[in-house]
Amino acid sequence: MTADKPLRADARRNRDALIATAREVFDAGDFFDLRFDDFARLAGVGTGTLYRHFPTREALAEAVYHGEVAALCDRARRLQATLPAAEALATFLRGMVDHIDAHQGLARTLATLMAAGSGALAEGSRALEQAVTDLVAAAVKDGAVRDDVDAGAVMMALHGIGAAHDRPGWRAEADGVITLVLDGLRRSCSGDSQREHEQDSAGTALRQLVDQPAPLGRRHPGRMR
Amino acid sequence: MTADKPLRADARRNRDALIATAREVFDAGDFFDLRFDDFARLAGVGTGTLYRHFPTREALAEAVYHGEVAALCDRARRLQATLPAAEALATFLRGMVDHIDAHQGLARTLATLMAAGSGALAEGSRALEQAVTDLVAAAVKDGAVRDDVDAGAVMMALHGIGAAHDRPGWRAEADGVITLVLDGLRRSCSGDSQREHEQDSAGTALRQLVDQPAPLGRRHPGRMR
DNA sequence: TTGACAAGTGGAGATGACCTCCATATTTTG
DNA sequence: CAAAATATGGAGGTCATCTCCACTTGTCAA
Repeated sequence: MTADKPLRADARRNRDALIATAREVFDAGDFFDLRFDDFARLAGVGTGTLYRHFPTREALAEAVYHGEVAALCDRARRLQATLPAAEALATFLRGMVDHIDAHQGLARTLATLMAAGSGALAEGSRALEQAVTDLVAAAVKDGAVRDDVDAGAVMMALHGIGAAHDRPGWRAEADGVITLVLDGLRRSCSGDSQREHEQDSAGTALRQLVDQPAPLGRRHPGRMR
Repeated sequence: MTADKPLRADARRNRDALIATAREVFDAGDFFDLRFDDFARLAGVGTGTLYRHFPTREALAEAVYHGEVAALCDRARRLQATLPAAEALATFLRGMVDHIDAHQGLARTLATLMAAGSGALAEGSRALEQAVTDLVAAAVKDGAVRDDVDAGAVMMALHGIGAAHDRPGWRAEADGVITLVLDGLRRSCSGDSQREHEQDSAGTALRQLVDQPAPLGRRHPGRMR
C-alpha cells in the first residue's frame, strides 16, 4: 500500500521539516488559524514544495497522525503483553486520557478533521482501532468483558473525549466516561443489555437545493470567517 | 440575555428565510461545501443582508442549533414528567441516537463546529446539557444511578456519537455506547468504581514539542482545502 | 392618505488566501 | 565531469469572503 519510493536527500529533509513544523503547530492548536503559505515559510520551504509534499491540510495532518498512532499502538501491544487482559484495557484507556490531556491541540485538530469527514485520517485511525479491538477481544476471551458490544463503541467514546477538549471540567468528565465504559463493559452486571432497535427510517433526502450541479473538480479556495 | 429588539417585518422575513435555508443545507450535509454568497442567493437575499443577520457561519449554525436544542429539551422534560427517572434517562438517550441518525448532516456539522472550538455553540449546548444533567440528577435521587460520575461524561459520550457519524457500523456502535453508558451508570454493580488517578510522573510520552511561541500574526480570511 | 424618517437591502468591488506553473537549483547516475 | 533526473520556490492568477453605500421598503405621527 505505502509504496515507498526512494526520496531524494534534499526532498526528505524538507519533508521532515514540514512534518516537524506541523507537529509543533498542531500541539499549539493553531493548525487552522495559520495561513498555509506562512506555514511553508515557517518550515523554511517554498509554497510549491509544501504543496508538492502535502497537497492538502489533511495530508499533512495524516502524516503527523501516523506517528502519533504508531506510538499509541506500541503502547497497547506492550500493555497487552504484560498485563491481564482486563487490566491492560483499563490501563490503556486511562492512559489515552492522559495522552490527550498532554496534547490538547493535536487532539482538537484531529477531532475537527474527523468530524469534518476526512477520509485520509480514517485510514490512520484503523490501526488505533485495531489495537483497541484487540484489547477488548482479549478481555472478552478472558470472560472479564461482555461480548455483545462492539469495540467500535469504545472508539466512539474516545472520540467524544478528544473532541470535547474545551469543556471546563474536561479532565474529570473524561475520566468519568472511561469509568462508565469500563464498568459498562463488565460482564457481570448486564441487566437488560442491548435493546433491539427497529430503524426509524426517517426519510433523509432533502437534497437538490442548489440549481447548479456542484461544479466538481474545483475545490473551495476560501472559507468564511 | 437575548434582548429582543423589535425587528422590522421585512427583516424578520429575510431572517426566517435564511434560517430555513440553513436548516435544509445542514440536513443535506453541504454546509461547508456551499459558498456563502451562493447561500445568500439560495435564500433569496443579498450578500449584505446575509452578513448583517449572521456575520459568520457559526452564527448561522447557532440559530439552527437553537431550535434543535429547544425541541430536544422539550422532549427531555416530557419524558421526565411521565416516566420513572431511570427509564426517562434511558429513553432520552436512546432517542438521541434516533434523532442523530435522522439528522446526520446536522449532527456532523455541529460536531465539526464544536470540535473547532466554536464558542457560539457552547452557549446553545448549555440548555441541552442542563436537560441531561436534570435527567441524571433525578435518576441519582431515585438511587438508580451512581453519583460519582458527572453528567458531563454522558454529554461527552453523546458528542462522540454525533461526531463519528461516518463510521460504517455507526448505528450499532452508537447503541453500544449508550448501552455501556447506561450499564456503567447503574448503581448496583460498581466494582472498584472510579479509580484514583495519580499522574504518571515518570514522564512517559510527554515531549516538549514547541520551542517558539507562534511568532506569526494570525488571521483567516480564507481557508485551505 | 401622506410625508418624513428610520430601518433594511443587495450587489459591485476591494481584499487577500489558496494553489499552479516553470525557470532555476540540487542531487544522482553513467 | 556531464547529463539526466529530481526537486525547489515564489510570482502571480483565480476566486471566495466581506465591506460599503446609494437605494428601497416599512413605520408612524399628523
